[in-house]
Amino acid sequence: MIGATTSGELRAHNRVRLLRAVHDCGATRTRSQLTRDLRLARGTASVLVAGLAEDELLHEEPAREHARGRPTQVPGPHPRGPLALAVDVREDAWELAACELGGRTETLDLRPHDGTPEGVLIPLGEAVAAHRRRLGHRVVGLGVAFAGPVRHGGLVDIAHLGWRSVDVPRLLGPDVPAPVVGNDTAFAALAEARRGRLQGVQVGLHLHVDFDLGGVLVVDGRPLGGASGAGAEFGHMPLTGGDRPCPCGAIGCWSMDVGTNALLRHVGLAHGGGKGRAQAERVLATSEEAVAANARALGRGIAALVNAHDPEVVTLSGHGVELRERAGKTLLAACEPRLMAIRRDHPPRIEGSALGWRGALVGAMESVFDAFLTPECVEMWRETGLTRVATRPSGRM
Amino acid sequence: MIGATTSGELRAHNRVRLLRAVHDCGATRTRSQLTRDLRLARGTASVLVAGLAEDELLHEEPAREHARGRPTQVPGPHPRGPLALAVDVREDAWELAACELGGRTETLDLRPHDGTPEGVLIPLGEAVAAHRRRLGHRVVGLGVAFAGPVRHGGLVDIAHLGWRSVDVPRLLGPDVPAPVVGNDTAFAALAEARRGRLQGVQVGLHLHVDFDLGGVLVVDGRPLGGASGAGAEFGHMPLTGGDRPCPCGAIGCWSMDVGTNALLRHVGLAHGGGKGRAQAERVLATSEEAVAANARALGRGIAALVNAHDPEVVTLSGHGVELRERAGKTLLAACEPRLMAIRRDHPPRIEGSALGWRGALVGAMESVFDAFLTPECVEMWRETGLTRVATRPSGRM
DNA sequence: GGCTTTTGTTCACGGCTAGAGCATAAACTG
DNA sequence: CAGTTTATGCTCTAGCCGTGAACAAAAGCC
Repeated sequence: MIGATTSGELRAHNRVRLLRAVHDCGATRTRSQLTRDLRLARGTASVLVAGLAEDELLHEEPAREHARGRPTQVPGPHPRGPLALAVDVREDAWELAACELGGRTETLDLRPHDGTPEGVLIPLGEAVAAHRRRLGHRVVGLGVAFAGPVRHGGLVDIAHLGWRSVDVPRLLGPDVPAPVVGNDTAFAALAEARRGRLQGVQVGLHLHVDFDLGGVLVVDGRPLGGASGAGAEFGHMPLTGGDRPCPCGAIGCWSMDVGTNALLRHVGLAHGGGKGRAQAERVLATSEEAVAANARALGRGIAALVNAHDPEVVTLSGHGVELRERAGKTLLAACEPRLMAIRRDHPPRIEGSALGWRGALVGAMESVFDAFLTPECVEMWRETGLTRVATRPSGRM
Repeated sequence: MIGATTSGELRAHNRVRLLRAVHDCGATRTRSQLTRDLRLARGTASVLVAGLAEDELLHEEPAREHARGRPTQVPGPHPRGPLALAVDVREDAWELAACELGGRTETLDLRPHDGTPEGVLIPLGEAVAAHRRRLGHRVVGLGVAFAGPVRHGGLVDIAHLGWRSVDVPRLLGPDVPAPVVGNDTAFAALAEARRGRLQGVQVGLHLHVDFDLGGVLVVDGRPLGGASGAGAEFGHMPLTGGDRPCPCGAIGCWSMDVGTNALLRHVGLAHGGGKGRAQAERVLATSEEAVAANARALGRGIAALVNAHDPEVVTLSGHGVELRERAGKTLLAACEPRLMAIRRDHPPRIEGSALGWRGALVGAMESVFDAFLTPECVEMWRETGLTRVATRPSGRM
């Protein structure tokens, strides 16, 4: 990832490696385990941990369980350490959470909304700004997930809500940290890669089923973003042979045939506009036939993507979990005949997400920490920390 | 890419960085330029270059052109330095080449073949073994490109030649270095990323048109390989709405409608089996209508992939170059209406390859150097070099 | 021919990690 | 309960690395 060239960068690099390790394991590994896993000398680990504790990045607590020797410590988030703010904006409501290093999250706010850009983003911006004022320098970033493609770091389109190039950072207002805006599917995939069923998987495919279908490839733990940031749109490939025009502007999109919009259409109910979640759940629970149609379309598309990308695992989140449970056989029956012969021998596992509906939020949090856990940002935290301590009335030494 | 943790690894890391820089620029940059580009102190560069020259990895020659000050040197491949062997196996012939650090290649052998696994691989293995004996320790690897999917590092399927899980390393025989076996499209994409039109491109899409169609995504300079190594198969997604069974075992593959097989079928001629290259070229030159059908299918598929992956550039190699030149408008006309509205504003450039038909060979070479230019392998070369020098009768010093 | 400019070389210096030796704090043993 | 065992944390030295400054070298420029 990094080209450490000087010994100073080496130190910064090892500091980040240690923080990453603590974060990725959810602050569960002991210091001695970390020392071994990162192949550090005990002395080096000592210096590193002491430095990170000094900088209010880590805080050690005694380990709960002991083996024989001297008890070891467990490095975890510092009580004044960095926080990520994360938001999941769904079609009908949003949730704001704060997350510590290690991934512990606490919901700060949860509100329904009217679906208009202003109705969503202005109250959200105010809520974020208020929490940021309260939490001060600890907030190292903001991640926001949306159910639509995101271009150039902040322009969001949600076709069926009528959002066209909505400038999210601008509408959130100036009192908000520069946000990492992302697609919910891509964030869910990131979460799955870090804390779910795609951990340690080289090539995985993640599909998120809600009102419509999003999908993205996860390579080496990272969802593929696309040039302008708007990758993660497998839903807009014509994989099921349909020719219906899609609200996205293309023709015959896979997304037209999978998701609650498709469910509602199948039983002849009104759909679109981010409405009808409750109704759709009723259909999902009762209409065998509508569920089967959804599962068939899902299976056909998965076959195409498996042919092209050869993933090791396919994970489903959102309603995908239920589709798999309710109509797994139908799904596989639609998938298998459309696989290349060479894929049929070892088809990928198709699994439900480990994170359920929380993936997008967790992924938004992860992406904030991904941005923060770099030598540059961590050094910057260190430097601003020094000035804080120097100017703090009752500063430590 | 790597986590250097000790100062020793730091040195190894910088040695590799320098070698990579020399290789990637084709041994054209001067030492002073490299020093600046890699942000090294002049003293460090001095030590590094001296070490690499000592190890017979680099060899400095005076720069041709001088500005004012003291003349600088140009580090290039050492006359006894590492060599990559690369092979491009087409449906009707193969070519074997040797490549120096920096990318200069020399064709060693070029032979037609009968298309059977044994008829291809046994003579090829003998040729490789002979050259390897001649070149000795300098050969650091072998890369072999095939026109079909490659699984688990060496099992090759070429449906229309009747190859099923052909074990390439075994058939090449034991006197051959462990080969990097890969798909021709993936290798062509790698070449394009390193020395062609995908240089510096974050997300690119490369499509290779020959008898059929291969395609792969290039992310951060690396073609995506898939879990078992058999990614790069965009040709086997049902993107054109057809329902013809494909020799690969799936249904309605895009690849059925693009390439010389499709051309021949369109004019009612026999096709398949890797035969008919000359005939196809005649059709390509004369039948406006067949070319247009190919271009339309190509355009439809490109639209789907652009929707899903949001690439910055789409590059075409093989016959793709001609399709674009002969029927570019038809291609775009089929592509555009199938793009998502948000993609239509800034659609990716569609360009011909900079490497023409040599991409697969160049990519095979690059992948050998990718494997070699790591701290581990370079240190190993150094160590074996020390023993070579120590035991060499007329060794230096 | 002397001056300027750029590059290569050498070396003292500070920073980093490894590893050894010692201190520490628990669990185990009888 | 006291000594032993075991694993960990801390401290210090040695060795390696890159930096940067001073110096040497080799050209072009006036």
